[in-house]
Amino acid sequence: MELTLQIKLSHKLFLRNPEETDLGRDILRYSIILIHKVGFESFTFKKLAEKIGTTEASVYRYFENKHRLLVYIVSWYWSWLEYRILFHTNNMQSPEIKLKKIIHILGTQVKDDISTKHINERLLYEIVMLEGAKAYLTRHVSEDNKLHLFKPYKDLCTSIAKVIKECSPKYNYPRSLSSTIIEISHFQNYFMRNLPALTDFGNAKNNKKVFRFLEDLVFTNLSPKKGK
Amino acid sequence: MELTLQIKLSHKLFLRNPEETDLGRDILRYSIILIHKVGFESFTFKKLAEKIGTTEASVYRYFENKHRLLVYIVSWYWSWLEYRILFHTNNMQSPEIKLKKIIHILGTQVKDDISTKHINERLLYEIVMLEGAKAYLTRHVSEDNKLHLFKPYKDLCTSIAKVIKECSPKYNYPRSLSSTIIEISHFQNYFMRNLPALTDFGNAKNNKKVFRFLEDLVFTNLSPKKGK
DNA sequence: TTAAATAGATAGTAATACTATCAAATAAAA
DNA sequence: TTTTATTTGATAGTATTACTATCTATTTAA
Repeated sequence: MELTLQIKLSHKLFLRNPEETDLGRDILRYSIILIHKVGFESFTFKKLAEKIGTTEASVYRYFENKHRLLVYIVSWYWSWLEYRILFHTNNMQSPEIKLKKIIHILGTQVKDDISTKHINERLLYEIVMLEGAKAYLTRHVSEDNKLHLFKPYKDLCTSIAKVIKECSPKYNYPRSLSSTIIEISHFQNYFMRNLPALTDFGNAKNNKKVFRFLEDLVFTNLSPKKGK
Repeated sequence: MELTLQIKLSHKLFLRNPEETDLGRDILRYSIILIHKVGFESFTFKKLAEKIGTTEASVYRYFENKHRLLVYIVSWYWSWLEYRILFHTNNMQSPEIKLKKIIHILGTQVKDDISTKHINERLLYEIVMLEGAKAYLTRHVSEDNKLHLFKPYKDLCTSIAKVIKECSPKYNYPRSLSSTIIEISHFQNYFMRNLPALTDFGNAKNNKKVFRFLEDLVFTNLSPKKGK
């Protein structure tokens, strides 16, 4: 069986749908490679166009500007993550086991997934760690939000919050806890790699440690009776 | 009694110490006002120079580039926060009460503090919420870290971690929990204001809510016996 | 087979992120 | 007080960025 995964995102994120043409898919593929390589600040449409073998003007036909492109690929990542979570927790009875699985997925470093040809998920994961927050950390969040640019992120947050609520119906902060573990799983991994003094994981690229930390944070919180 | 607070930062953060001259202090004062107004991306040394009534070249004599200036003012904030925490928790016997106070300080929106003439702490707090993470979310974190640019942030993290350890000597993740509550206190406040769907606080600009969430997160975690 | 859509090529512009130089003003040292 | 050093201001210049516009060639769909 050969399945290819296609994630469709709101048309407000782009001018022309990059998933629908060869050039569009190249823009996605190479922007991920290039942003990963040089960082979002140094990334330009000109460099991207050179890498693809097209022109700046052509790239601008797909995305209004590089920030929108960032929001696009980051949103793609959130949608893909939500899909993975759904896939891996499907048919699980216990919400606790579900949530543990979610935390496991969140806390573990991503490897490339062959189910999409033009997206390198490992690179994308690293981009999201470093640049993901920049998608919404702008002076124009509110306008972007009104255009529903952050829907995939919110959807992910909602679906995790739902599981939290199932685990602990009386808990008052399912959404905040959800957005917290999403952010923190990426931040703690980033800190572990780059600013280890901010963590207890040392330089050990052991991604199980972030998972344990999160698990501990969430579960001693949600079910205080169980103790340590 | 009239006291003025002066925070001294590593000389690697600047080319010329901005705290020592009138122009330097003006650069700090107006960069905070301007970054708050237009956002870090749109902020330029040219606009800043115009606002101050000096030239671009003069600003470049104090800071290598705008990123260093951002790191400077954000670091100033972390140092100030550490000082405030120290001041307010001084002589407290119980580490739990201490930690609760720390969370209260972290979770509460900042008002201007008259003890520094040229820094508007309220604006700076809002800058840290929106732009703070950009100080270390770059491709050159490691080099910046080697220059000890993030020392104030790490120091704050360490001093909170110490209190966490006092509360619960067996807890395995004092540093990660410390960096988590620092980040999350800012992120949840930011979400509450700009992306409320990611929180449980609604649009209510009630900053007590973030505090309660954090308190709950930390204390049911650290002392699971106590229950809810 | 004609029309429509897409991509490529080229040009142009205002703004950004600097660097360099020289002169004027001010402060510190002799 | 004079000399000297330091700081600031004024001006100019450069490569790059972040676009917009236009025109032509090519591919695709009706």
